Amino acid sequence: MNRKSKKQIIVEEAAVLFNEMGYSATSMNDIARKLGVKAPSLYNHIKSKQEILSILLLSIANKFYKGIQEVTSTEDSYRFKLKEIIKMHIRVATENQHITALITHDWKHLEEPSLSKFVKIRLDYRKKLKEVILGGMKAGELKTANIEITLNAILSSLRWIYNSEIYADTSNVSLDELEKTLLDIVFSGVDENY
Amino acid sequence: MNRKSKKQIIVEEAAVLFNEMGYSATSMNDIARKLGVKAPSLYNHIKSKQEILSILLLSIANKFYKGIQEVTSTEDSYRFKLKEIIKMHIRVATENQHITALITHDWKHLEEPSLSKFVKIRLDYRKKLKEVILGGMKAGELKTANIEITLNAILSSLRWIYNSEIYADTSNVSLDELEKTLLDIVFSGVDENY
DNA sequence: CCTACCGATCGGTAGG
DNA sequence: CCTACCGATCGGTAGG
Repeated sequence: MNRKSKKQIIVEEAAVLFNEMGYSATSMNDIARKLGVKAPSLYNHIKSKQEILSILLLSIANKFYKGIQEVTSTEDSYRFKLKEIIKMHIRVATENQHITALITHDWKHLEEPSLSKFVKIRLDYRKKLKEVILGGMKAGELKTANIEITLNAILSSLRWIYNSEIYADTSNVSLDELEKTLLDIVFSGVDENY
Repeated sequence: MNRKSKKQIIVEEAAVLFNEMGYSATSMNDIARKLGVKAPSLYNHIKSKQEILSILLLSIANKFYKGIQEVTSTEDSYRFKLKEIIKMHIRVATENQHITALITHDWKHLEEPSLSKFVKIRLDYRKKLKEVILGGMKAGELKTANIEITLNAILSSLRWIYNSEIYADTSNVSLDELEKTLLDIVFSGVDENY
C-alpha cells in the first residue's frame, strides 16, 4: 500500500472543503486546521492555493477524457458507445465525488494557464460525446432531435451524482443499480406506455 | 412601466456577478463599480451583502414552489402533472436564469434564518414532485424504478438551463422547442427503437 | 513544523 | 451620494 504524500493529503482534504464552501470561501487556514497544522506549514508542500485547485481539476478532467477516449476508439455501434460513456461517466464520478463536484463551479476560479487547459479538455470531451450522439442519430440508432439540447440533457442528468448532499439520499444504492436505472431513463425515458 | 427601485437594481446586478464569480468571490466593491457608485453607498439601499443573497434565493424558491403548487392542485393524471411541472420548471428557469443558477451552489452561503427557510421550500418542492412521480408509478402511468434516482435524474436533466455559459449554445432555440425536446427526452428517452 | 509578520482586501460604519 | 476609516481576515513570505 502506497503511503500518501503530504501533498496528496492536503489536496484531498482541500477538495472536501472546496466542496462544502466553495474555493473562494475556503481559506488556507481552514485547510490547515483540518490537518492539525498552521497555515504557513502548508507552503512546504504546495506552491499556492491556486496550485491545489489546478491539480484537482486537471486530474479529474483527464480521467474523464481518458475514459471517453477509450470508449470512442472502439468499433461498436453508437448506441453501445453512448451506453459505455454513460457508465464510465457514472463510475468516474462516484469514485471521485468530491473532486468531480468542482467541475460545476470552482473551475471558474482557475487562473491561466490551467484555465485554458481545463476548458480545452472539457470542450474535447463534449465534442467526442456530441460526435457519438450525432452519429447515432444519423445511423437511426438514436432519435433525431436538437443536438445541443440532447447533449446537455444527457450530461446534466448525470450531474446530481457529484452533489453529495443530494447523492446522500441514494447512498444505499449499488453502482450496478445506479447504472442500470440511469441508462434506462436516458435511453427509454420514464413513461410506461407510449 | 414601473421604475425599478435602487434596491432592485442592486439586487439584479448582484445576481449576475454572483453567477460569474460566486457569492464569496464577489465583493461589494464589484457590485458598486458595475453601478457606477462607491461601495458604502450601497448600504443606503440594502442592509448587507447577505440580505441581497437572501432576497434572491427566497424569491426564486417561492416562484418554483408557487408553480408546483398550482400544478399539483389540479385533478389531472400524474403523467400530465409531471409534464406541466417540467414545463413550469423550464419557464421559471429561463425567465430568471441568473437567479435560478444561485440555487445550485450559492445557497450554501445563506445564513440563518434564511437558510432554513430556503432549505424547507426546496425540500417541499422535492416532496411534491416525488409524490407525483410515485403516484404515476403506482397508477401504471410511469415506469417503476428507484424513486430517488428517477427524481434526481429528472430534476438534474433540467439544471443545465440555468448554467449560462452552456446555455449560450442553445440561445437560438425557442422556448417551445426547448420544452418539446426536453419533455420527449424525459418521457421517452433518446433511443430510436426499443 | 513553527512564530512573526507583510500588504491587500474584505464587509461595514460614522459622519456629513 | 461621498470620504475616511474600522477591525478582521486573506494568501503568502522570512527566517529559524
